[in-house]
Amino acid sequence: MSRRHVTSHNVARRAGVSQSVVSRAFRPGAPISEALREKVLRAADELGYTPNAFARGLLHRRTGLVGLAVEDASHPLQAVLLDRLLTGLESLSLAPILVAAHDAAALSAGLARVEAYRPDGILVCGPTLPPALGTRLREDGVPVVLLNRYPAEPGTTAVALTDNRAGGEAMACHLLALGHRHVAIIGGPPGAPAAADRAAGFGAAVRRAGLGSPPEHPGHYSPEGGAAAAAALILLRPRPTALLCCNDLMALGALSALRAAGLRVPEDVSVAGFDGIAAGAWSAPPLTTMQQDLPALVVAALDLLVARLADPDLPPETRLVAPLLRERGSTAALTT
Amino acid sequence: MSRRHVTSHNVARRAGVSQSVVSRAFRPGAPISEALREKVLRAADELGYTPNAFARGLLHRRTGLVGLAVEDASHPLQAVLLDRLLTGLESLSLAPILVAAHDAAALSAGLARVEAYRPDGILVCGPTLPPALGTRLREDGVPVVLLNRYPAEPGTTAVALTDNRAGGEAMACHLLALGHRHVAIIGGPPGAPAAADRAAGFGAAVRRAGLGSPPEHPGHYSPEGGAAAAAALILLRPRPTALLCCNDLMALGALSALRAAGLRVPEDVSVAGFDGIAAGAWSAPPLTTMQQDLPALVVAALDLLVARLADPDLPPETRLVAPLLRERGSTAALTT
DNA sequence: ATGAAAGCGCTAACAC
DNA sequence: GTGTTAGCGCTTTCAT
Repeated sequence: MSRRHVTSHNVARRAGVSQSVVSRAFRPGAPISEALREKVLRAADELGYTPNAFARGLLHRRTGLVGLAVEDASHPLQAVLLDRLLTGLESLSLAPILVAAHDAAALSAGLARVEAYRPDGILVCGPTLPPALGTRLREDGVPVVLLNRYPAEPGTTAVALTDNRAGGEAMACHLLALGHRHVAIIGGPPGAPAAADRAAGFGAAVRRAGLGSPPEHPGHYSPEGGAAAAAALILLRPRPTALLCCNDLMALGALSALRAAGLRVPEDVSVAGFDGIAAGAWSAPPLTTMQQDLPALVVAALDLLVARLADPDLPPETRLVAPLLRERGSTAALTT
Repeated sequence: MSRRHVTSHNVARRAGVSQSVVSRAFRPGAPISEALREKVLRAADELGYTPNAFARGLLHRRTGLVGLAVEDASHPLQAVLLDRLLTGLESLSLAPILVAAHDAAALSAGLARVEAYRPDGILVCGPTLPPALGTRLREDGVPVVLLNRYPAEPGTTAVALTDNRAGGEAMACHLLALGHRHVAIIGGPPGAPAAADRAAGFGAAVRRAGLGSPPEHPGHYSPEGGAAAAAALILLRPRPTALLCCNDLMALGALSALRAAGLRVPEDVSVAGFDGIAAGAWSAPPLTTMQQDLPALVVAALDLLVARLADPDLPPETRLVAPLLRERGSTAALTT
């Protein structure tokens, strides 16, 4: 018999005990003598017995499963997040069922499908949760935690988020400290709240320095978009001496566009990114960036999750995680 | 009552039918009148009923779950593979339980934990399956498919693999056709069979052209390793005019090292990578590479899996997927 | 401390 | 075509 069909009955017979004793042998702290437990565990081991989580899940309200919705596992940031999340969940004895959620419709459909497995909780690193879905999950008492995603309506869901606004401000301070006075922003796609917050923080700090609102050009979060935006922004007069890109991918694109335009980075133009993706370390020059603290983000999200696993009625909470400035070669002091 | 605790009994009562009718309403092709099915589905919808996969899994031998072991979800290639796999599995109505498998021990431990959920099959994009584990899974009748991983013992497990040797040969042909006569290899970590096959294919093609065995230097699959290897190889006399790197990460590192050494790419040295990671398209110059056909790899692996889901006794099979040459700016014809 | 028995939510014979 | 019934493998009272 294949060991996956070994039941507690088989183990019981082999150990010469009743089936309930087998069950108890696997629950720490259950009323059972050490001698019997020893005997049962040995028999179980010999037969290759693994308790069936499906039978167990039918009885308990706990399945040990969490739904993990990801928008795009191939994105460099999400990939790192996912990897960390995996080991974190493992140490919590939670098994993630992955849900591809390229858009809100896929999210809804995917979560509906995992609902059959009665996950103990749901982690979303994907598209914004449609409000109706969020409400339903809340009514059902399923804890939901957003990871680096803005809730549709602030204050309705637990969320761990990079402090994008503070990151934008800190990057502005870095560039201003280097002496830059003409700075411009390459923004994200319209409607992306993270990019908007980054740009807002940046703009606020620049205005505070008495330099007016920095010009902004959308770059759609892609290297191509960043390249196009950079090409457009360097036509401004006076020409910006520093570019804040709302993510690293666009900054990488901007680097190529500037080189193509015959401008040197950082001598002629400083370029700063946001995110801290690995590719930024290998570019020429290496990218100065506001690195998201992914480990801290994962810790915060899992913290939020376990708290709600224990008490589903905990109120929504937002945990902001500060990003870290990584100074590399793409920004330098203004020389004139 | 939270909709996750709605049972088929509740639906039955509301629809005024027996519980088995509810069960039938959810199985297509079951003996039930259209009228009743309508009524049941409406009642189910009103109550927010989702059949409990745990109860279902207890009866059937099918759980709809597959174990998906990944070595490093943050690696650019694995991340893309994972993303494609997700949508592929979704269309097969299979839900992946992810297992972090940074090494063989983690793989064993992780798979042992998912065994409780009785996955229908297991996909491994992780470390080489320890032979003992492989044997056990085979005895248990659990289909295992390796995705871009070499089996510990060839011919024991179903596997979908990039044709690394053919890729190495094809890249050699590309460089030879450009007129290069002094080529060198930046190899992977010792013991990595994929890198060995790439280097072997490359070397074979070079020898066939009557140029002797190309010199090789290990680069450990990292940008830093690639940089160090490139720095060492350009000291050779005659200096190599082309470098084949056994992966793109090392090629990216080589690019920086060559630039640092005052050599131009591709004018002085051509550099070729292997893998086709996204970052290769943004580098300066963009990287010529042997791109793994990830979509085809995923299709092959899922094909292998579904066949074994239907018949677990299918013999092991190896599906080689040819990589594709992506000519970009880092390789050029030799000019003397 | 141990065993017997009920039942979690569902499917699949089996009667009607 | 529909309802009834017997479990799937486990946990958990409840007796003993």
